[in-house]
Amino acid sequence: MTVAPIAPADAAGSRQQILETAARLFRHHGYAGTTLRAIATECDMKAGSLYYHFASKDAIVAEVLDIGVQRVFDAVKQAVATLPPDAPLVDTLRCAIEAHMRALLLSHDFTSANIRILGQVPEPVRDGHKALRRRYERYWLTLLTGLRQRDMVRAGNDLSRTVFFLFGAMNWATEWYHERKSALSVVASELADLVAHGLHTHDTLPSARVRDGV
Amino acid sequence: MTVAPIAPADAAGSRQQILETAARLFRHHGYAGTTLRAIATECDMKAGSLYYHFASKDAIVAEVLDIGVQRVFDAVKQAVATLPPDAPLVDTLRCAIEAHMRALLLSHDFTSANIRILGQVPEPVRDGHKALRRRYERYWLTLLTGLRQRDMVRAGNDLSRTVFFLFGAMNWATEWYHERKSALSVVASELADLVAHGLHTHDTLPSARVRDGV
DNA sequence: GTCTATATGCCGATAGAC
DNA sequence: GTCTATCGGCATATAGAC
Repeated sequence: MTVAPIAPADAAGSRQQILETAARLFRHHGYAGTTLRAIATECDMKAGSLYYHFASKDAIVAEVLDIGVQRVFDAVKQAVATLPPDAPLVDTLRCAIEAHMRALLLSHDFTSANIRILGQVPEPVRDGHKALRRRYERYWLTLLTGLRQRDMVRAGNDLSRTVFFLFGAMNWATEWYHERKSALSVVASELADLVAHGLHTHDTLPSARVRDGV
Repeated sequence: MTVAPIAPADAAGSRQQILETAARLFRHHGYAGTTLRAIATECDMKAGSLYYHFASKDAIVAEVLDIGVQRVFDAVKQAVATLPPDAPLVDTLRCAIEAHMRALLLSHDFTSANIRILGQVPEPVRDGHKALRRRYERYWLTLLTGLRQRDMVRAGNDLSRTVFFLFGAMNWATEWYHERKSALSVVASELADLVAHGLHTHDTLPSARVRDGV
């Protein structure tokens, strides 16, 4: 006789709910300020039950941190893959920036928790997470380096620093962006434009920046 | 007879030491993860003694938050005041950005603690701090608006968003800048240049900046 | 899978000696 | 100005019933 498949019960569902709740609480109350009791309560469970799904508080926070980077990383890779190989600088930037920011703000609790608490988490947890973060940073550096090799980016500046500036500008949006006020695509376009062309009134004219100083 | 002036004991000294220690611990362990016992121990005191200088943990964190913004604000105002009234865009940016970043990284524990824990602090504390933060944001907005009025900034983008982008790019430095690797003035110049002119190889054409790099 | 019950320990804050 | 002693409360984690 066939054995009826064992119901997965709701193991996967509970696990996911715990992670989402934990991310939201970590974001608002920090690592130490988020208690297993609070996570459990918001999942309609008791604190002890969490240990069926996770070995410890640190196992939960480690997974929350990884999700916060991985979702953004995946979204950007996928978006950039759709670009033609010779896409202009500003289009490439707009595409990557919008993908980053859309994933960032879509998984707000995970990404914001990541940014806020990474520096406050026990060292072993942070160390375990750093490799993923560094891979994502190197991905962007490779992207910009490729643009420079195709003469789309001027020389003279350190692109690893540019990546840091860009990450700061994008990630800070977790602290100020509210959907109601402006469309994400507009925000992303504006940042792409700023990074590509700067604030300066356009160099348009023949004489260019001559009158800058005068 | 003259009464000998009562020694200030070391009230002011202890107070300052408590604030500096608290800032460092808040930065690394978060709001909830920083205990009064830990602060006191690093000041060679006992936990109860802190209550001679501060009414509560929240009184300490409130002052740490304010210092983190006030020092940067003061430094930028002072630096900008030295500029000639018609200073070009890139010079103004370089001056303000460098002043912001220098103060930011000089008071590292206060500013970094501010950025990291503001979202995790009890609501009354956060609310009490927000006015100062907003004043500083408006100061930068006024700065950029003034530049636009003098036709140094092109139209078409929202300058309040530009301020957010810029704050993100600058403040993120608390997470990656290490003095050993590069001079702060170089970092600030590079960001000013990025914000003023962008990454794009220069609008190439006729004359002007034809080539930065070569 | 989730519960109850509990072990062990640290938390913020206060009172009062010195 | 700093100490000791202590209050009531809540933390993570474990053991074992259901």
